[in-house]
Amino acid sequence: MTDMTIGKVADVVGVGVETIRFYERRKLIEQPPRPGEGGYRIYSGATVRRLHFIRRAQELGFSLREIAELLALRDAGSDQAGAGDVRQRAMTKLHDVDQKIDQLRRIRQGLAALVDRCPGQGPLQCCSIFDALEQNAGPASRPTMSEEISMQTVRLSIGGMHCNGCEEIVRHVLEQQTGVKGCSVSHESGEARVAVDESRISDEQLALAVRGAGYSANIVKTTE
Amino acid sequence: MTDMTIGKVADVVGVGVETIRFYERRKLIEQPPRPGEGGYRIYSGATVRRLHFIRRAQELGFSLREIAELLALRDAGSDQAGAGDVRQRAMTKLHDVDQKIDQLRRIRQGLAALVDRCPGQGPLQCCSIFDALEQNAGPASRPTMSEEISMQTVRLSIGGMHCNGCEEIVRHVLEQQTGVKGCSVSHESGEARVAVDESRISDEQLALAVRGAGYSANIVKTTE
DNA sequence: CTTGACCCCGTACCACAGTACGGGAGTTAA
DNA sequence: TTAACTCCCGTACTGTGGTACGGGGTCAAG
Repeated sequence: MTDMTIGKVADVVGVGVETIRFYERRKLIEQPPRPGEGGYRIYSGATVRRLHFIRRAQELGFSLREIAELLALRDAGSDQAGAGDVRQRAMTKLHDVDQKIDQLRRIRQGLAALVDRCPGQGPLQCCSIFDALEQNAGPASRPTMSEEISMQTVRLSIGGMHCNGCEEIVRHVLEQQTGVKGCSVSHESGEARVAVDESRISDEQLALAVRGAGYSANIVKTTE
Repeated sequence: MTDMTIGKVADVVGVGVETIRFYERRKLIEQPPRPGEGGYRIYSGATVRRLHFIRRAQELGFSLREIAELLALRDAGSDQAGAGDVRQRAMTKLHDVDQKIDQLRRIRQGLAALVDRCPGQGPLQCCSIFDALEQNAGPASRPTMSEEISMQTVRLSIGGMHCNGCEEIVRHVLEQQTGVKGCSVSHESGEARVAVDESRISDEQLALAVRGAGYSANIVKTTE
């Protein structure tokens, strides 16, 4: 049995000592046994695992409140609550994350449009950003107006992707391109689907961008 | 039309009355002229535009602090600061947003993997989500009474991990080593924390094991 | 000139996830 | 035994963007 004091536990789990005591106050973990009266907390492996659980769940975007619920579920035993409940929570969270991503993408578009229009030099009067921000209907409030006009989906066959990290890199590169509204990349199928305004960038330019990141890329097909 | 009290301005801009007074406290806007002593605030069109500016910039992800800087830039006149400065800020923000999106995507991947593996029914014991969340604790932190006398935490800085798969590989390699009780590996931080009995294996041997798997590894620090 | 809507101000409070501080007590290696 | 280290506890504070409250003052219509 691992008999650790709070400092060692903090070290192993990768959090601060105060943080562990904070979790105790928040009832995420129990106060561990202490010898006599006023001795140091002695932590068991179970508590260390519990703390790992908390960290992992946090990394997945669960709040401490939600984590407390998950832990309570587990503590209660599995008589009523089953795997389905937990799965449901994970899916709800997945949906939340999707929404956040969408919103950030909209923000990204607005910012990109602003940067696009700004001359990048000269006096402030020439900076279109201020004008844009003062208008009642800024770029962020109508993100789809211009995009809806000419949207196409481009399929790229991409070679050299071996893991999710590669996937991310390719997606990132594609989304940086002018006119790209979104894309999905899979290293399993070796394919990327790009939603793009073809009046602003050509398919070949997309492929070039991907090749610039060190992968092979070929245009598969264009859908209206 | 330009002579509005705070309530009307709030209405037009789409914020609360308290919010406007809050912006005043934060020096984002000046207190508008008030007739006599203790009369109502009378807002001009300029202030209304300024408030619009604040809202738009907020929608683009600028914090109030950053907005204050942008406004100060504008107020100062354009003698020194030009469009380039503003553009630079927008681009920095764009980069921030990109990073946030990337991180959320990583979270999304983790969640999706969890949901994928969960049966979605049956008792909690069958739910792989809990296991997955605890997995960093490793096999050795199970309450095995037998071993455990001298425990240390070794930090390794690891290069070359790009995805969760890499993480798994490194974790696996480390956990195979003699004397390793548990470890947590993160490809994000490029770091591994290993709980290890140093009387049974040296830090350098751990690093060697990781290197044998095709990653770079350096000892960061040894605790106790 | 009263009534009711609106506005004034200061202060306190919300969520979120911790971090900091200070004085004292427990623990351990030399 | 003594110094050095770690941990104890309660309280207060961080930053972010506001909301809420309460006891008053102002303003325009009837």
